[in-house]
Amino acid sequence: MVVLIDSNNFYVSVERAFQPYLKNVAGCVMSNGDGCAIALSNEAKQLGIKRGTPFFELRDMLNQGKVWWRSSNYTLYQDMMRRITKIIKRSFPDQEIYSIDECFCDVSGHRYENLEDKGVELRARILKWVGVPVGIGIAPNRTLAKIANKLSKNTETGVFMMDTPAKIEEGLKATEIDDVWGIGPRYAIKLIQEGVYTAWDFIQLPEDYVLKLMTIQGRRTYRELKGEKCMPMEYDRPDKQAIATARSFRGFERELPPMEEALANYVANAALKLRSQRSVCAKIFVYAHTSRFAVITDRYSAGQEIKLEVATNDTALLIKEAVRALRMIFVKGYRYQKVGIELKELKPENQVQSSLFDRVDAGKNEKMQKALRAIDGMNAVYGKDTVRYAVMGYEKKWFMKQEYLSRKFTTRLEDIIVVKAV
DNA sequence: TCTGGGGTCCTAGGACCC
DNA sequence: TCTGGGGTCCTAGGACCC
Repeated sequence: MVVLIDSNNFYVSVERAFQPYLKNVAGCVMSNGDGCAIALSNEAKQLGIKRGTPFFELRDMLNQGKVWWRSSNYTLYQDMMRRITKIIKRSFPDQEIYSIDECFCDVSGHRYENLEDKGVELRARILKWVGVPVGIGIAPNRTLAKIANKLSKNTETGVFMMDTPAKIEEGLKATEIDDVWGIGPRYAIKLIQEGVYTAWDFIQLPEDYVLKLMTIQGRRTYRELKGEKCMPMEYDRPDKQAIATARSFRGFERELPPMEEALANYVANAALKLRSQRSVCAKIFVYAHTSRFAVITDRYSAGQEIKLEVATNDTALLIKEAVRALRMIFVKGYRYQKVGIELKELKPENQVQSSLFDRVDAGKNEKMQKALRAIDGMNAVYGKDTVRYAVMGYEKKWFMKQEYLSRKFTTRLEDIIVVKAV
């Protein structure tokens, strides 16, 4: 059996854990840049607010005090998840942290007297120790555990176990096709056109038909819904194959220099992630575009890929190439909304192949690696960007809005003291 | 005025090889 | 009339996830 622990409205629940006066009142957490709502409390859902609703459409409700809101605070959410997984591990040691608010546990290697009771106990402990409510789904595989988890939110205990064919059938019949894990909006439309409304309808289709319509990933979902176990646990997260950083500007940018400054910051951010998994990248992709809601004649979108002569994780080299790429695609006259960088073709740094015509001499490269390690070390101690490249700028006028950011209650010393004092 | 960000996997089709 | 066959690698784009 597989156990899935998934937090309810996670970001909202975390904000409430530290600001109890937000409980029982409709509220939401905004996307980066405070652009739209990405997490909603149940009360907010009842008011008809949807995930993705833009901020300006909510303004009236916010002004009337009907709904509270916070900027997203990922540092805080990540740390809270770290605490939750630690607690889970005491109950179910074989865990895979799947996302910022979900954790799969494989319990097939263990014998438990009563798995459902064990789940109820775990749920209570997380609520008591961390203050975040979770739902727990238990089923023979991941896809079914997802369904059980969803159904757990309507039970009194917050735990739902699908361990018999009858319970599975009941669960599948209660699950609309677009709520099935692995079936996104595109396939859902196609399936509904075929008269497939629920997960149960879906598994009545012939397998060949599913394969043709939805490729092998669709077939995997199909087989899992039928009870087969097709997705192995991934206990150790593999290294990333691509690293991307992009943000919308605070307003719009029309000129190249501030866009270069923003891009340099994103590159530095991505390069740091690259080094932290001890990788180098062989290719970069830089893109810039206007708002997709602009009238069509004011819309522009372009990207430029650059293949690097030698794979690297040196921030300075990457910034130089990224800025070069941006200058190739920049066209004056548009109101740019976003610029971004993707680092691609990653490989371990000890497998770098030097170019036959390498212009970077090895000694210099070794020195640069030492310098980068020193910079990363200083920034880890004294704060992000304490030591930085001049092109990254100081004022950051383009930096995204975070008008109502909660404090980093658990990770910043002064905030921890404030909480204790309260 | 204003609409998020960061990933993965799969497939079709083109380029190229012998 | 009819114009080989078998394979690999790469990439763009589409689908999905949170």
